[in-house]
Amino acid sequence: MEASTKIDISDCELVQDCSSCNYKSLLFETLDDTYLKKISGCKNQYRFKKGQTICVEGDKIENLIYLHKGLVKLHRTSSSGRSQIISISKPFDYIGLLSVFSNHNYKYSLTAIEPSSVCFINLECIKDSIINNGKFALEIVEKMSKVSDDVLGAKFSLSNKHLRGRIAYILLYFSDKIYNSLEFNLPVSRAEIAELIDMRTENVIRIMSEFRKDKIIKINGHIIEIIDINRLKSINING
Amino acid sequence: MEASTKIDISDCELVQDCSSCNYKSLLFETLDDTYLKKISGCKNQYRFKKGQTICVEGDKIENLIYLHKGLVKLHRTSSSGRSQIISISKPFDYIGLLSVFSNHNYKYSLTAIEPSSVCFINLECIKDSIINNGKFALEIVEKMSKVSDDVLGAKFSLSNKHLRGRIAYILLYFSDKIYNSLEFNLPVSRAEIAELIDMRTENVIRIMSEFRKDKIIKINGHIIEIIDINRLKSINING
DNA sequence: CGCGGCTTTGATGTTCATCAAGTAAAGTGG
DNA sequence: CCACTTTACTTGATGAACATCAAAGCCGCG
Repeated sequence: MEASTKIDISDCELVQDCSSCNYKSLLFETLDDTYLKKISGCKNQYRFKKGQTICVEGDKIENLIYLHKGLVKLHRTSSSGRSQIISISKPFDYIGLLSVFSNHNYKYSLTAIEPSSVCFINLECIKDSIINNGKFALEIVEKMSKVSDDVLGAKFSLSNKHLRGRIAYILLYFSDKIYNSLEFNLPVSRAEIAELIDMRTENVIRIMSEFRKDKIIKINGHIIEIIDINRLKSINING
Repeated sequence: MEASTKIDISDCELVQDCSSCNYKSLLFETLDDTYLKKISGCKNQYRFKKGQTICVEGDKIENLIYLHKGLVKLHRTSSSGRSQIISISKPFDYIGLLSVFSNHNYKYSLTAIEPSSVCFINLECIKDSIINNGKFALEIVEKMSKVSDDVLGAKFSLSNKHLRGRIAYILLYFSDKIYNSLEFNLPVSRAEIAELIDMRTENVIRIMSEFRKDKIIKINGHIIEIIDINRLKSINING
């Protein structure tokens, strides 16, 4: 019930100029120097602390948002007031690519769940590049296709699983896709996990405790260690 | 358990050439004559009867599929063997735009649920147009954004509803979005509705019967008439 | 120290899937 | 065109999965 923390630019530190950016390659590898320079001129990069809001559902879309570093959640509030997490994005995941080109206002909010470095590229500038640089356009199309594919695939996959399967899925997701390690520090609360995989906080806790008792994982606050990954995988598939 | 009916081109009648197409305007309005002629040279149009398969999950993607006339369902089979409908597309909905640019093979099948006229445009040809015609590229980007947005929005909306709300939603969907009429002929079976809104056939029937008893709708086989649209809307929102 | 947020566990109730069984409708072969 | 078979639809009874409610412990923070 807290007032949604509007983005406060003064809170965020501007970090670097575009030309020397080490991360440009992935999204902009097809842009030649002329266009890269142009993009460079219409972008800003900011740092966000954990918990800081990057943009809010309903805000006017003026930038393409690109994650350099950190971890963010894409989320929304349902009409009944329930908060839901659409996806978690890591660097190069092209957050916000989802509905940017078909809406004037954001349909989802974006909040940092780890300290993050975010690049705002003026949308008109991106559109200009799409129009004038065919290869870049094709690349954007391919990325968009992948993003929506992933989100939808995850949704469908989850809707077929029982609660145990969902917990297995999300633990494997963090281990595999985010941290590349069997031991990791959960960046989100139990309640947020619930919002992400469509269940209730109490059941997230309950089932994680079950997994702990069954010696599938170790839990120490937010630190999770996967002990028996094979059983977890099996639960993910068959649950 | 039937063998999936592979597309049989001989069954489908080739209808018309591209240049005289009345429907080109929506997707290809930004293409000048030169490109339109080029697209024209690498497309084919076919008719499909109700129930005929247009493409199957796993098939190699070689064309962009564009619906001129009719109604088709986009569907897949989950790993547990359960059939699910992703969405129903009407003309100009750009079916198949969903994962076409990020996969080599279809992730979903496409089946006509009403007699349909479908246009297959060679994908390489489309890609070529994206690269060489900026405005067309931007248009594709915008359409893709909209398609994925709609599907995702529907999924999230449905996952928040109880069964009564889902039935209300789908009845209003057919009435509003597909047929523009309070009375319409359901193009799908009860079982298919269940696959579309993630519930069981028995419950689809049960709740539709409830609505009939409550004088919200009239049912005559596949013919549905909405009598009390306000209550249906209220159930859609609050259910 | 005390307050609020996050976490945990138990008890209870609701929603929905499943099972079963029967009817209507639609296709199929003689 | 009728008997037969299959598929779609319908209704009721039961149980499982999960949400909800309640209450207590934990931990960091002012």
